[in-house]
Amino acid sequence: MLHVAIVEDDPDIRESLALLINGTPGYSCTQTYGSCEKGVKGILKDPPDIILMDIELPGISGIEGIKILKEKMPELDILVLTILSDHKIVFEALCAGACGYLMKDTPPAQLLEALQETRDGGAPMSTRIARMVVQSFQITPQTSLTARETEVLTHLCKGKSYKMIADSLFISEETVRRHIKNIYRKLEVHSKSEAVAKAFKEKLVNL
Amino acid sequence: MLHVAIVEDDPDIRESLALLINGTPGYSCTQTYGSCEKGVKGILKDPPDIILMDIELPGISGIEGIKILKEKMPELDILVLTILSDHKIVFEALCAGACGYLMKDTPPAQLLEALQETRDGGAPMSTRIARMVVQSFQITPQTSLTARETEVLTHLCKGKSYKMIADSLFISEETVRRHIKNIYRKLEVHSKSEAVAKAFKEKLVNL
DNA sequence: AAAGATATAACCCTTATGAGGTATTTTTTG
DNA sequence: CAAAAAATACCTCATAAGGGTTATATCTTT
Repeated sequence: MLHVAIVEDDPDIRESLALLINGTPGYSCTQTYGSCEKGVKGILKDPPDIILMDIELPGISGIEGIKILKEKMPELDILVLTILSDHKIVFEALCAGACGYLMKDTPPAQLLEALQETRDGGAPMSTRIARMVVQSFQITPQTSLTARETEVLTHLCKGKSYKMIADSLFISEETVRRHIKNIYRKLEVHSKSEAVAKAFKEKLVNL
Repeated sequence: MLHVAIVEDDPDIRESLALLINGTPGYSCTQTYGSCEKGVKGILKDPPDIILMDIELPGISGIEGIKILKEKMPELDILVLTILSDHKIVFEALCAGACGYLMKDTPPAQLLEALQETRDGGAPMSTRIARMVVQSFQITPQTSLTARETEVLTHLCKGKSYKMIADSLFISEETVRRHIKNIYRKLEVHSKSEAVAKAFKEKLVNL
C-alpha cells in the first residue's frame, strides 16, 4: 500500500485528489492538509511514502515547506503538483528537494503513474518541465569570448593565479592580464570571483 | 508522420528498432546508421524529426556526435538510447544537447511514447536517469561550514569583495577575513576563485 | 593589399587579498 | 554551570589582482 499525503489549499482539488487515490487499489491517502504549517506538523508525526505538495499556499509557501521537510527527513519523496510553471519556481522547488514536478492539468491516470514512478525511484515531470530541466544543462555558451579567452577563463575557474595561468599557457603574465581584462569587459565583471561565478552560472566553460 | 533516424552500431538492435518504428502507424524510420560519421553526414543532408543515438560507437562517440549535430542544427531533437547510465556520461550527453536519455531496456511501447513525448516538446528519461537529473539540483550540505561561513561563501560566489561582504553582514572587514580564512582551511583552497569554483561544483551554496 | 580582429608583451600605480598571530564576546552544548 | 564552538575584531606584511596606457606581430577576411 502506497501512502500519500496531500498539501493543497483548495478544498475541492484536495478532496478530488484524495478520492482518486483512495479509489485506486494499492493507493491510500489518509492525510490531507490545507496549509504547509499543518502539513509539516502532521507529516513529521506520521510520515507517508509520498507527498503531493502545492506551491501557492496561504502562509508558508510549498517551496519553504519542502525545505523544512527535507531538512528533517531527507528521505521523503515530495512531488510538486501546481499550476505554476515559472522557470524560477521550478528550479527553486527542485533545489529545495522536490523529487518531481507535475502540472495540475495532469490526467488522473498519469498522476497515479507518477506516484508509482516515484516509488520506483524515478522523478516524474510534466512534459514542459522535463524539457526545461534538460535544457538547463545546455545553456548556450555566448561566443563573444575568443578561443584563447575561453581557455584563460577555464583556468580561472580552476582557481589558478595569473602566474600559474601564464606558466600553463607558456605566455607572459602580462598577456594573461590582458586576456583577463578583455574577459572582464566582455562579461561585465570586475573580479576573478565574479568571472568564475558567471562562467559557472552561464556554463561558459567545460570543466 | 514522425521521421526517426537511428545511429546504432549493433545491426540487430538497429534493425529491430527500425522495424518497431516502421511497424507503428504515424512513425517512420528511413535512415539508420552504424556509426556517427555516417550518421552526421546523412542526417545533415536529410534531417529527420528525431534521432535515436547510441553512445558507445566505433570511431566518434555518440556524445561527440550530438555536439557536432547540435552545432550545425540546434533545433534537432536527439534522444540518447544506450545501456550506459554512468553519472558522467549522462550529464555529458545532456550538456552536449541531448533532449532525453533512455536506457536500452526501455519496453517498445514506452520507446514509442518517448518519441511522441519528444515531438510534443518533452524530454523523456528513464526512471533512474530522471532521478539523477533532479538530484543534481539538490544541495549537498556535507561540509563542516558553519551557517555564517556558508553565508560568507554565498557572498563570495556573487563576486563580492571583503568590504562589500562586511557591509552586507554588518560586521567588520577583519571578521570577514577571519571567516574566509576558516572557509579556505575547511575547503582546502587558497583563493577566492578556488573557493567559488568549489562552491559551485559541489553545490555548497544556494544562489 | 588593406582593414580588422587576435594574441602577444611591457609599464605604472592603487587596492584587494591571503597568511601570520592574538584576543574578546556570544552562543551552543554536554 | 562549565566547556567548547562560533562569531567578532585588530595588527602586520608580502604579494596578487585590477585599472589605465601603449605597442607589435600574426592572423582573417574582405
